[in-house]
Amino acid sequence: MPELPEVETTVAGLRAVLAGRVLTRVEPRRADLRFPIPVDLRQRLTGARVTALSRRAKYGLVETDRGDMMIFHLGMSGRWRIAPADIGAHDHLLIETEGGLLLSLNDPRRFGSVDLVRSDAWQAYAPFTRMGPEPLGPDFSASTLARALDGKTASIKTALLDQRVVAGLGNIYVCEALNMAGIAPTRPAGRISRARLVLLVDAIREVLTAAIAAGGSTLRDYARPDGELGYFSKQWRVYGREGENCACGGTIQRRIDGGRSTFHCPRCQR
DNA sequence: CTGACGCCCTGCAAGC
DNA sequence: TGCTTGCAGGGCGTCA
Repeated sequence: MPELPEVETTVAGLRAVLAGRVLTRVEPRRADLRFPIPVDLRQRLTGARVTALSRRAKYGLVETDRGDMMIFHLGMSGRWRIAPADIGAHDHLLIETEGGLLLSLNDPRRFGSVDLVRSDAWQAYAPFTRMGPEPLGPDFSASTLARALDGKTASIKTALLDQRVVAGLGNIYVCEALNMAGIAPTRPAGRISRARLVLLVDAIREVLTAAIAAGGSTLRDYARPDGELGYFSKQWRVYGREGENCACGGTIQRRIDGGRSTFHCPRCQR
């Protein structure tokens, strides 16, 4: 499922085909995603030129020369298909560029979303207003993390999934980072030593960077926009590896926290 | 404010 | 073979 590295990879793929191009056709085919695609999306984007693409947390941002910004979220199963061979029931938004290249936002589960804001006010977009720092940015450090976790009694696993603490992590990379840092997922978030937070920040940065370099993970229905699969899933240390050996020699276990699977090694994560 | 939980949706895999 | 069941989980709403 798309977490930060997958969105980063997706945006890079889209940038290659959209940056500087005029959108000649914008066609929502099914508007009822997580929330409705804005009714004026077609009118506002058709004929506009894409000026920049970027990412905030798990959201992709597409700016145009009309001062509009399309903001998309891939939810659980969303992906952009480039030059799809066929259009099916799950292709919810079609975009064609000058030159005739067709793109499709495909999302079987429809947990994703597409929205439109003014570029100069994108930071006021509701999902962004209380969001924590980018984990790969300069505002994420052991100090800022300590402040965000101060007094929290919830587990560190739960806390790291809270986008207000740090933005863009999902279940996979939280499990991976906690294993890399040697921290038990059940440990109360507010009771982690500064030394271990330093390790955790490093682990988060390292796992995200490695995943981006590998082109993101592949889990069932995720694929890069160009159709190539991401290979980071082969590098998972604990995620999806219940019963297998951890690098430390321990046995990886799976538990449920807040209804979500947590993979960890009780031997080296304490 | 916090934490716990349910819900949205569909495809896939396991089990009977 | 064909059915049912459970699972995947991001983000948001509700509730105590």
